[in-house]
Amino acid sequence: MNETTSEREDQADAWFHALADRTRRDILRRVLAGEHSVSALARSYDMSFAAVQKHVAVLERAGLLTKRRQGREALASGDVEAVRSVGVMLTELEALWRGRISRMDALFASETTENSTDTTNQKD
Amino acid sequence: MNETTSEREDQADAWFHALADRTRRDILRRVLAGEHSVSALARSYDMSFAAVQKHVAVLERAGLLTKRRQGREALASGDVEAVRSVGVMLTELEALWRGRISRMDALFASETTENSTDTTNQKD
DNA sequence: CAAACATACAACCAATCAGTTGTATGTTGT
DNA sequence: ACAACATACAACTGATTGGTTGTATGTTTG
Repeated sequence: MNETTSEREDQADAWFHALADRTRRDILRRVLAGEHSVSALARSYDMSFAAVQKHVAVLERAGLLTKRRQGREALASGDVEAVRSVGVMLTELEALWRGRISRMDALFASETTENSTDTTNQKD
Repeated sequence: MNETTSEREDQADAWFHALADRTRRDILRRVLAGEHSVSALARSYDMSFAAVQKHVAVLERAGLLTKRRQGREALASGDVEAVRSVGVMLTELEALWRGRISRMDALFASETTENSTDTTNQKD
């Protein structure tokens, strides 16, 4: 299980890159709320159909959205599990911070303990 | 009336852009776990000091990290509140999805109770 | 003081990005 | 059949990105 080319980090690159554009975030909101064809999405924005099509492709490559073909339309749907996975990554970052606090607490505890473990035990 | 390019969306642009680079995510992990000088961070990566300095600047502009000056060093520290705010945005996306499910349930209920002719529901 | 260290910032470069237009191909309704 | 619609994709362009080197300035330390 060699993780030299961390699959997880590649995934995160794609996730955050996809989310770093407000048009793509807006598209994601819509397709999470319900299926939309690419042309229906395109009508919502002041840019060409091809531009919107590219945004949808970026979201699809990142796994945040899936497309299914129905007749001449491509219906896009948001993948809430992928969104949750991004959330988990943020939660893991928070955990690192909580670790820092724990270590600060430990340091503070050892400092105060060290001070009181000597011959003289005087309360303040 | 709305020429204000949503402050919130600007913020999200900066957040997700900052997180879309694995070196920056790694830096953020370190500074969330504890304070690090920019040069100490730079020693961890196979790139120039200036490159790491730029990554730190991107994280700082996004509000994910703060710097304080101590002597000749710039000590960087992660801002967990900002990380939480990003998480909140993801949770809001999930809420849209839950809304879709509710609407699907409602549709299913109305279909089973009687024949509905209201099938076209286009929105902006 | 001088040398080593830590930072800041400008200028430059190759690669990627977000948008465009144009063309091709398949699908639907009359 | 055919016109309108929906998608796919290639080629191009200007802006941005992630990296580099070089220079300048302030801070420790020997």
